[in-house]
Amino acid sequence: MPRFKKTKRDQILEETRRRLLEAALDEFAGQGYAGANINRISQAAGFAQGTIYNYFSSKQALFQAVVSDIAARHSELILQGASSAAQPSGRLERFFVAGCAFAQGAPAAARMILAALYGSDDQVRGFVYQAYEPLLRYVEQEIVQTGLQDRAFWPVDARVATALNLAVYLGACAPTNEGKQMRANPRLLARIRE
Amino acid sequence: MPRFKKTKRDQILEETRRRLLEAALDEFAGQGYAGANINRISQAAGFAQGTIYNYFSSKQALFQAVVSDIAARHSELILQGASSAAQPSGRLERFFVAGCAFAQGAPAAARMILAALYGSDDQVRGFVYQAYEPLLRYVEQEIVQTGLQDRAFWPVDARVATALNLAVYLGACAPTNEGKQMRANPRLLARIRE
Amino acid sequence: MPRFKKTKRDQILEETRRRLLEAALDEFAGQGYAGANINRISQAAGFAQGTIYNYFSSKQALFQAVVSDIAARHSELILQGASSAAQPSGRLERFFVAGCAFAQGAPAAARMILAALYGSDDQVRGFVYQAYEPLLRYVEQEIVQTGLQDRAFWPVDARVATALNLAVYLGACAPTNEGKQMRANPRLLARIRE
Amino acid sequence: MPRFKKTKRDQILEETRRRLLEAALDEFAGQGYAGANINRISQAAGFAQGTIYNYFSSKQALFQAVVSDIAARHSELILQGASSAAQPSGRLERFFVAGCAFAQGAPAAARMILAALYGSDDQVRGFVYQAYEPLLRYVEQEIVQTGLQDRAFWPVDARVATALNLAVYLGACAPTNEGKQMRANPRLLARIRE
DNA sequence: TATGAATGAGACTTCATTCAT
DNA sequence: AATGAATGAAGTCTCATTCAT
Repeated sequence: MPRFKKTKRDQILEETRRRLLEAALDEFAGQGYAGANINRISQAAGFAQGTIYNYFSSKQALFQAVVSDIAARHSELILQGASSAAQPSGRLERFFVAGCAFAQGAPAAARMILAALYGSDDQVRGFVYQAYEPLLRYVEQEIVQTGLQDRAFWPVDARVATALNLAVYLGACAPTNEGKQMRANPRLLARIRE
Repeated sequence: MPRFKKTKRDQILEETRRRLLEAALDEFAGQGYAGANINRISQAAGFAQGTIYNYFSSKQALFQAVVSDIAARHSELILQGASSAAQPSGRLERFFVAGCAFAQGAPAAARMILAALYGSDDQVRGFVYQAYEPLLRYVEQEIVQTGLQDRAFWPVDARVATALNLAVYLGACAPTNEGKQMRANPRLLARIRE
Repeated sequence: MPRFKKTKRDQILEETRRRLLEAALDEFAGQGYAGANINRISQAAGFAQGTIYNYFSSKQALFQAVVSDIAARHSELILQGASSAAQPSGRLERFFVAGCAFAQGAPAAARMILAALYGSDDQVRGFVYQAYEPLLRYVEQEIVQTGLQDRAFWPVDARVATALNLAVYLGACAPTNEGKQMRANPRLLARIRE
Repeated sequence: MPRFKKTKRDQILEETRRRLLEAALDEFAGQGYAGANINRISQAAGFAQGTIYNYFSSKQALFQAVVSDIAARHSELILQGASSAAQPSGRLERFFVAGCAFAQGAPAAARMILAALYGSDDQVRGFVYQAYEPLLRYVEQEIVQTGLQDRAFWPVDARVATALNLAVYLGACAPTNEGKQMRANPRLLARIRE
């Protein structure tokens, strides 16, 4: 019984945490880290101001949690896609397809990550790099390096290749200024996916 | 004599304005628009808090001035480089070379522009688009469109081509997280220029 | 029980709001709108700087709230007094008596309203006119106009009569410069009430 | 020659001072004491920011000078008018007529004095009382007191009579809220003058 | 556990005043 | 005498955070 009760409580806690993270993602994506408002997040999630501090100890910790959450889901999706191909070239292709799928399926998350990566706040950028560390390592080792060994890719510097791939990938998510809402560039995405 | 006097005063004004713009660029590049501190800028330039308001009416106006300043110098450099080639393909090459030269010569400016473009503040992004409008038009019309007409480039959508070019170009300026300072990726730059 | 709890919270809110409004009245009456200091108000009410912004969105909104509050109590008192007489002349007399009673009972309020009316800030004056609109309409229609119809008053222009009445009434509240505190003129009040 | 030169310089000084006082009156009448902007005054007079400090040592001193200037001209006009009648009742009538003439001829001055008198700044009000001291004394002694001795007026308290007179007089200058510009009430003025 | 009133440091901005020219 | 760039104290307002309930 105490076990069961505790499980129920955990469900509530988890549900609350999830709602807070969702609201936080929207806020961070829409206002940036500096412009985000903690109280607004808690209220957008349907709670009072203070509630969020029962789950995250500070604005920074909340941001880290949001980024970790995104990175985990993002990485899982991409790794799942890329790993389903045996060859580096196939992996690269599926890497892009999966990446674009994520960018379309979770545009707010994509925007937030990009803004953090290109933003000026070192700490914020560090959180993203940290959270994406496993994915970056996979791309470099399992796609680029292996592809080079297999002679499927040209022998350019591994980091350069990684960076260029990311550049194109990120370019596909670049915000345009048409319409008020920043959004992924659909024509680019279509071209890449084709 | 009145001419001389006026010139002297104008020199002071111009010099002060220049120092303020420089300090503002450093601050905006380092802290982002929202995180930038007006008082810190004025003091970093060697003046008291209020002085900056004798030159710029608000934080926003200051930011616009900084962006316009950068865009003017950036565009001039690039147009100068690109225009020296007669063919679209040559123009494209020199466009990249000139762009990378700017990114290396003015890393803070490049960081600031990127952060603004990928950031979440619509107004801030709008300022950049506005300031870079002439350059974007040149790239699309004089390089991409002309190249398509000359059959030098493949017949992909003009906007897509523009976007992809920019993506690669911007990718070359992508911040890495090695060292505290965000900076252009030297290996990428070298590869592109080679 | 939820009712009681809600009542308790509301009581706190109401009490805080009341204390803030009182402190604001003192400050506005003593320093004028432009000279009033928001932080001083909040602290005079026993709170920290920011607390007042949990209740009023801006200095202007706070001022409007104070004026509305005064106008409501002022108008109620006067209308109650004036309406108890059937004839215009009786109403006029009681109007003055009630008005003077208010000026004596709430000297700070009277001072604030007068200063706003005679001050140079159009917006500030507009707030007062707006809040006193119902009372002004009552005086013109139920006292002046009716009195003219009944031949109880001379047939002077209705607006002139209203204005003169107000002039005398306001004159009774005119500040003298004896003592540091501006206050209603007791001798005048006595004469009028007699 | 030095005498003449000095006189010429004095003329310039006087002219500059006059222009500054005029601009200051407009500003004080339009914005109130607290809202007035010293730099704006100097520039409205056609000078640079700092010039006004060559003539007036502070904002307060400037205000005092403006009030003294007005009070002198106002008092002279009224005393001239009132003194031309031998009897208290005639003097009272001409006092009102002259006062209204002043209010119409110098509406900005009238507004400024009223706003200062009814405003909340004790110091500001003190300046006005001080400057008008001679006129107030004349009204009380030469009109009210004399009229009482002559049995031309009822034997009410001298101060009360003074205050009431002022009330009616000031009422004639009361700002209405029709139109954006605050201005003397023309119907009232016509009625009084008639 | 959730609440939300309260806090107070810190941001942007204004403007009376100074002083070297 | 006039200038106007520079100053910096002070004001309004925001918001991350706390804590008693």
